[in-house]
Parts: sequence; structure tokens; C-alpha cells
Amino acid sequence: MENIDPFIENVSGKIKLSPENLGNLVAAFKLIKVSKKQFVIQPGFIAKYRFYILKGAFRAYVIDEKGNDHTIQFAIEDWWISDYNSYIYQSPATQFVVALEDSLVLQIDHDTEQQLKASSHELETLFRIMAEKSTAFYARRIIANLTQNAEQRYTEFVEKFPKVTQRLPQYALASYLNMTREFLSKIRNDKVRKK
Amino acid sequence: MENIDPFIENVSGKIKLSPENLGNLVAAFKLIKVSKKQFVIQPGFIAKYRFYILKGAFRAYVIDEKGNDHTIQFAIEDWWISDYNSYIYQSPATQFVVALEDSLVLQIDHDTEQQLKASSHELETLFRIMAEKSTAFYARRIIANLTQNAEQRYTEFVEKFPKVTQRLPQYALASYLNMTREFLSKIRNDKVRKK
DNA sequence: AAAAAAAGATGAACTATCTTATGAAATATA
DNA sequence: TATATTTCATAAGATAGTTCATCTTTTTTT
Repeated sequence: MENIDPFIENVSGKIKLSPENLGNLVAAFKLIKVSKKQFVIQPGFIAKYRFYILKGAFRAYVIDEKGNDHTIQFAIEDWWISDYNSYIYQSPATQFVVALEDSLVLQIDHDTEQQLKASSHELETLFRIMAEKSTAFYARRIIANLTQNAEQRYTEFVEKFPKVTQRLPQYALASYLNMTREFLSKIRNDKVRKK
Repeated sequence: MENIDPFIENVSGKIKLSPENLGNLVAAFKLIKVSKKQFVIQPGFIAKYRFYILKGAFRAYVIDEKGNDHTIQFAIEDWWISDYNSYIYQSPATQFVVALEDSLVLQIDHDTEQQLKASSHELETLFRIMAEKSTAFYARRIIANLTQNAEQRYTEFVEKFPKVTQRLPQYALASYLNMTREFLSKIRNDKVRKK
């Protein structure tokens, strides 16, 4: 069996669960191997699961009319990922979610999550806290997009998520930061020259 | 006493509460009059409250280094507003939240909300649902910003929120849509000419 | 109702970022 | 390990969106 300690720690950092609730929570997740380039969510299909990453890296993105892709979310170890509009409303996804590396994830399906939340106040609280943190995280991203120029967004991202930066293809990071890959390439090079 | 039926309906649309919980919920809110141009949240201070708007309109915004302001959120009747990073983490706000009209709001403070959520599984569920919806809403805004150009963002906003559009100063809408007031003015005028 | 202040329109000059194209480097695959 | 594929770098030309400055209209204040 795989080591799920990081998951336990992640959850415990949000709320202290009773042994029973923790047991039920863990039991609700299924351990899944996802190989590189494999999709776990695709547009048109309902996102049945949300994923906790034990090992590996994922990218969620949409493709616009012109065929350009735009990264909505990254996730490496100890992050969660899904297409939340699809998952929460159980409506067709608009995003692709793909593994960037051979990965190992804990998967929970929407129905099971609902039962879990209904079964225990404590577990409901856990998911409430997770949702609140997501809201706050997205709000910060919106503010960054509104107030910063391309170079500032890049610099801030690297500072905040150095580990993520190293494992991402540059074109994916560029599309997350709302700029072209060419422009990100230029920014990085200008930075090096300045030094 | 003011009519709070819209609030009851808003909550009931998210979850069916027991009479007792509904009573406790309502009791936790305080009815407040806010006059036009009055601030309910300011940078540097902790956002102690979140607000439900019974009547009126609000705008949340940040001011960047250059002195330009950027609208993070609007709210009219039956919307919630706060600086969520500040409210959730009880850390200093970065946003201003100001009344655009003479308004009437229901206000709940952070401590009371925590007690409420702790006191009842059902109420915890309510706030979990609210947080999930906020997450999904913000995700859609991020996607719109990544995938659409200025005119498309404007057109979509007007379609989605016609009532909000009518009550907002144009400069505030421009800054929400991540463009200058001059450019929004041009877009609107180009649209009129096309017809 | 007049005066002052704020909001919106307009246009010309400017610039941050994009587009297109091409070659080099790195990575994946046969 | 050779070949194919993907990613990254670079640069010139194009453009969506900004900046600045002025004028008109609307709203607020006196």
C-alpha cells in the first residue's frame, strides 16, 4: 500500500478530525495511478472526481475558439485538482485535466463526497474550509491579473511556487500567467541579462 | 422592521434549513444602513464582516502602485460581498468596499459566523455551499479573462448581468473587465455604430 | 439654479504584448 | 542511438489596448 501520510497531514492542517471521521474520509478515497499524458477530466464529460496528488503533476486547461490553450490550474504533490464548475454542479466539464508526469492520486467521486459531508459535521467543516481557501486563492489570482503586468506576474509566481515552476513546461506557465510562450521566454531572458 | 424575505429565499435556494436553524441564522445578522460613498471595508483593517445586500449596490476594489483602481467585485441586491482573503483569514484587508448607492445590508461578523457554523451541521453546509459557489464563480471569471478579448468580456458581462451593468459607473465596470475606461467607452461606441 | 465635481466621449500618439517565422536545444520514441 | 517530436529562444512586424489631453455631458453640492 502507498504512503498516504501527506494526505493525512494536509487534512489535519485544516481541521482536527476524530479517528472515526478520519478513517471514513480515507476510506472514501481510491488510490489511482495516472500515467503521463493521461486525461482524468475532459470537456463535455461530467467531472465525477476530485483528486489529491500524492505524487506527480497535473495541469487543467481550456482550449479557446482559436485553438490556443489556457492553463486554469496546476497541481503537484499535496494539491487538489478538478474542474470545479463541473464537479460542484455536476455539469459538463469545459476543462481538460491531464497528468504532466506519471502520477499517483487519491480520487473521490462526487456522490461519495456528498455522503461523507452529510454523515459528519466535522467532515462538512473540512470541505467548507477547503472551499473557502479555494475562493481566497482564486481571488488573489484575479487581483494579480488585474494589478500586475506580465513580468510582475511571472516574478510573483516563481517566488510563490518555485517547486511548481521547475516542473512545468514553460508554455504551460505562460498560458497560466496570461501571456504567450514567446513573451515569457523574452521576460526570462531579459531577467538573466539584467543580472 | 425591514423585509428580509429575499435573504430567506436566497438561503433557502441553497439549503432547506430547520425553523430553528433559520431563526438562529437570521438572528446572527444585523441590519445596517450604509449611505452612498461610505466604506464598509478598508485596506489595512481586518474585514470583520461579510454583507448580504438587501437594497443598494457595492463595489470592492484595490488600488495599485500607480494609483489606478481595479474592481474585484460588484454586488447588488441578493449578492454577498466582503474582502474574502481578509475575512476568511482575519488578516488585514487589501480591498476597499464602498457603497455605490444608499444601501441596506445584513451584516454578520466573523466570530458569530464561526459559532453559527460550529453550532449546526446544516448551517455549516450552507456556508460550505456558499464557498463552493464562490470558487466556481471566480474560476469562470479567470477563464473569461484568459480566453476572451476586451469586447467579448464586456459583451458577456452585459448579457450575464444586465441589471448590474445599468447601475454601475462605467469606469468601475471597465476596471472589473481589466481594461481602461477609455477603451470600454470605445467598445460601447463601436457597438452602437454597428447597429 | 448655479457652480463645482465627476463621468463619459473622442482622437492621436504610444507601448506592452502578440503573431509569425525560423533555428537550436531538449526530450521522447522507434 | 538515430530520428521524430516537442519545447525554447530570438527577432521583426503587427495590433489590441493604454496614455494623455481636451471637450461634453451628467451628477453632486452649495
